Amino acid sequence: MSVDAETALAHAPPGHKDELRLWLRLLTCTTLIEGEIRSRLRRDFDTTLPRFDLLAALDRAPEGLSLGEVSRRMMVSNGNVTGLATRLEAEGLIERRARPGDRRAQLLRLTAKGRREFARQSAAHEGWIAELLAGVTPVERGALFRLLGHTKISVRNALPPEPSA
Amino acid sequence: MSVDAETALAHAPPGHKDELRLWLRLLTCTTLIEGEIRSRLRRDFDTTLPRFDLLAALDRAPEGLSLGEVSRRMMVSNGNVTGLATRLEAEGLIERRARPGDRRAQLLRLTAKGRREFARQSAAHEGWIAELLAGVTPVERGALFRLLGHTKISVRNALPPEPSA
DNA sequence: CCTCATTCCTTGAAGCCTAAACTATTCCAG
DNA sequence: CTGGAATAGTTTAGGCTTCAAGGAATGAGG
Repeated sequence: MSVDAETALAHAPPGHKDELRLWLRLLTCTTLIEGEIRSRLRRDFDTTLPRFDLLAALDRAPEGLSLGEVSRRMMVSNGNVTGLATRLEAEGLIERRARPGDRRAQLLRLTAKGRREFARQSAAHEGWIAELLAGVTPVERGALFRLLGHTKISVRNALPPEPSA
Repeated sequence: MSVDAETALAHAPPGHKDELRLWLRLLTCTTLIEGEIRSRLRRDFDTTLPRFDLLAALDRAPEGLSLGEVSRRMMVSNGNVTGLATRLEAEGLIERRARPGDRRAQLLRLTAKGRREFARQSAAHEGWIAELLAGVTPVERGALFRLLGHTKISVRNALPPEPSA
């Protein structure tokens, strides 16, 4: 196809290598932190990140959430939430409750045990994150937070629009 | 100092809320981008991100990589790589080759078909990332890259030391 | 009333992922 | 040489995840 190796190299990437390197670094940071959090959740609480995330979502919504709402907040598929909720219900951490006036929907709520358990996990989790980010100064954290805000907007704008929201 | 709402807010959590918010935003950005990339890889190439990542690792190592090396570079378990390699080998994109002098190890290499296929996917992938990050200015990208470098170091320092490296 | 689109959830198939147990091979110290 | 530690990969059980197909209930028009 191409004339020689140099030509191929020169025109293949129109200069998008910077964005790629940024993305790879972003991914590495997230993967490192996430992996450590998963590992500690397993070690200290014998649980998983998705379970923790689901409990966290319910903890922020004392009135309860439908499976669909949980699915949107966690950014995972609805079928995924079904299985997750089934396991957490079996462990007695959450409960399914029919929503009055709509027999399709159900509300998920933390049980008392679930609230207790999440409080323990949540406190540890917060400490872990602080520990992992301890080497980043408050000023840097502020700058990162702001820049990641821009990044989020950039990505959202490039994404296909959601059905409703 | 004093006993008012401000004080209460200030001491209840030892001040780790900032780190937590930063982490959640970092996670959101990564999840958004990653989800879109997964979706496009499926739509345009009928493949997945782990497959793409494995091909990328092999593309950067023309001499081939052992399963263990791939496992370390992708930061996934070794058992995971076994299955991934099996599927990619079945599709004819990579090949297993015995390593001379060590009957335990094998080298994974891209086949000609694998190289062709990865080149197509890689070009598209690079464009997607550039598209998603188009709303972040070059200056901001530079700052982000640097700050994420600090973050990576901070996390690595807080992590349990690896066996070897 | 119907009917049809929509919403909420579940199921099933397939793939990704980990930890832990296991096999085979290599390396090393005695 | 030989026994045991270390290394390379595989396997297994269980959980996470998606997509696609489908069942049940709701709601809006005719």
